[in-house]
Parts: sequence; structure tokens; C-alpha cells
Amino acid sequence: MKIGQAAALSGLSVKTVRYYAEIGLVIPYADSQTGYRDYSIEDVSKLQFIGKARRFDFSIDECRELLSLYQDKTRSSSEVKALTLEKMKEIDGKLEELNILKTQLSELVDSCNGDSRPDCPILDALSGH
Amino acid sequence: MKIGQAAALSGLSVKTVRYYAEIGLVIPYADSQTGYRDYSIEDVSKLQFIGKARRFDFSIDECRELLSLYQDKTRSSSEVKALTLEKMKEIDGKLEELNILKTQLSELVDSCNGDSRPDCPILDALSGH
DNA sequence: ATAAACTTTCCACTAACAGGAAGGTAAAGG
DNA sequence: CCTTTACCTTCCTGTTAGTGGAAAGTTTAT
Repeated sequence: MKIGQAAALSGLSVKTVRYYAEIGLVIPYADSQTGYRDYSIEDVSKLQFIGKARRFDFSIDECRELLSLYQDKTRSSSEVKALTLEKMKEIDGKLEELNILKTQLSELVDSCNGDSRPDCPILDALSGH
Repeated sequence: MKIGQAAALSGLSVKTVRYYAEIGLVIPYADSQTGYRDYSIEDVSKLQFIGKARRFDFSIDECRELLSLYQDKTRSSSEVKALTLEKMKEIDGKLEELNILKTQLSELVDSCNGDSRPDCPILDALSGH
């Protein structure tokens, strides 16, 4: 099938699918006559797989790794689990950071009455004292 | 003072400070003889201000906006508060997304025994069924 | 036959810097 | 005074994961 259909079936944009071909993530058959990319059902499965992994915040390189594990029938599940656990740790770190930020910002917002006067504790806090 | 000291005092890297000059965020005096950038105390204050705002997750463009409010003595605090509230909303959105991700990943991890066998529910989930 | 829809490659752009090369300048030590 | 070291300059490239657009070729529908 052509790239448009592959994109539609995998829920990705045509541009993205083309990009994945370019970086060697999912390489379709190349029709030498028209120059059109020709995607198989297998290719679409891979694209779907990548789409989900990306939504799970895996990077392209991690997707590449997962994909090779996915295709390796002799893989051990421990490798996949380790990768996933690491990703969770990353997410935990981000969560913590964001929570701290949120607390600090809400303190600033609470202290500012937000009226038409120039007096603003938020800017004061940003400028230090 | 020269860029190195300005960077040290503001807690930013020299590269970053030079970049801020390049994009017109903090433009120092240019010594025409040596070509060296010459930072004033005022400039350093701005750099510190930007550094803090960046740590609060404000983008460069938002920093530009905050900086002009900061310098505008006739500003109203409502503008600053609105900008900050929007930033908080953004952070809330990210928090929610990450929490969902974490939940889903932890479910995957829990279902995977992570041994040396190829059987892996994580990959199964990624590949759909 | 022609128009619409689809495809191709190529180039530029995004955010916010970091790394490094090549070369000029300044401050400190001997 | 000379040299070394530290600092400064510009310029170019690379990062992440694509998106947007132009110009041109192809396929499908009318």
C-alpha cells in the first residue's frame, strides 16, 4: 500500500512515516518505477507499535531498541522490563520537578492580587531582593 | 564587566549569556576596540531574572514578555498574574499526562515477570492484538 | 483530456542552547 | 619583557522529532 494508507492505518502523519523511513526505523519496499514507497501489513504493524511507544514517551532511539526486541523471538523479557522501569524513573523525576514548580508558582500567584496597580510580588520574587 | 563574570554572577553559562545577547534578550555594551561584550550590573540583574524565570519553566519568549513588564514601571500586576496562571495550567496539564503514563507503564511492568524467557506482556501491549 | 488527489525530493524551520575550531586579547608569573 | 594561561571573539555543526512548503512527477476520477 502507499504511504497515505499506511499513515492512516497507523495513526501517524504522512510526514512522520516518511521521516521514519528516512532514519531507517521502518523501511518500506521502494517501487523503482514510480519511486513510491510501498508499505506491507508488517510495516504498518511496526508503525503502530512505534506510535504507541512514542505515546508512552519512549524516544526514537528507545523505539528502535524496543522494535528490535519486538522482532527478536529469542529475546528475554527482562531487557524490556528494564527499559520500561528506567522510563518510569525518568517520569517520576519529571513529576517531582513539576510538582515543586507548581507549588512555587502557586505561592507566587497567591501573593499577587493581580489588580491594575504596578506592585507585583511575582516580579519581585523573580528579580530577587 | 566581561561575559565570564556576568555569567558567574547570574548562574548561567557563558554560552547561554552570549546566546541571550544574540537573540536580543540582554544586549550588553560592545567594546569597539576589543570586541568584548561589557555587562553592567543592570544587565546582570536581567540575566538573574531570566535565569529564575527559566527555572520556573517560562519560555524565552515569555521571559521576554516578563522582562518588559519588569522594566515597565506603569505595568499592572494583573498581566503578570495572568501569565503565571497560564503557566500553572500548562504544568497541570503536563502533570496529568505524566501521571496517566506512569499508571499505564506500571501496569505493564507489573504484568511482566522480567525473566529470561521471550514472553513479554509489555511488547504484547505495544503491538496491540 | 483534464482536474483533483496523491506522491516524490529538497530545503528551511522549530527551542534553547552545547561543543568545538581558529584566532585575538588580557592578566599573571618569571 | 616575554611567555603561559585564561579568557574572549565569531562561525559552524549538532541536538529532538518532526512540520511546513515548494516544485515536480503520478494516479485516479470525472
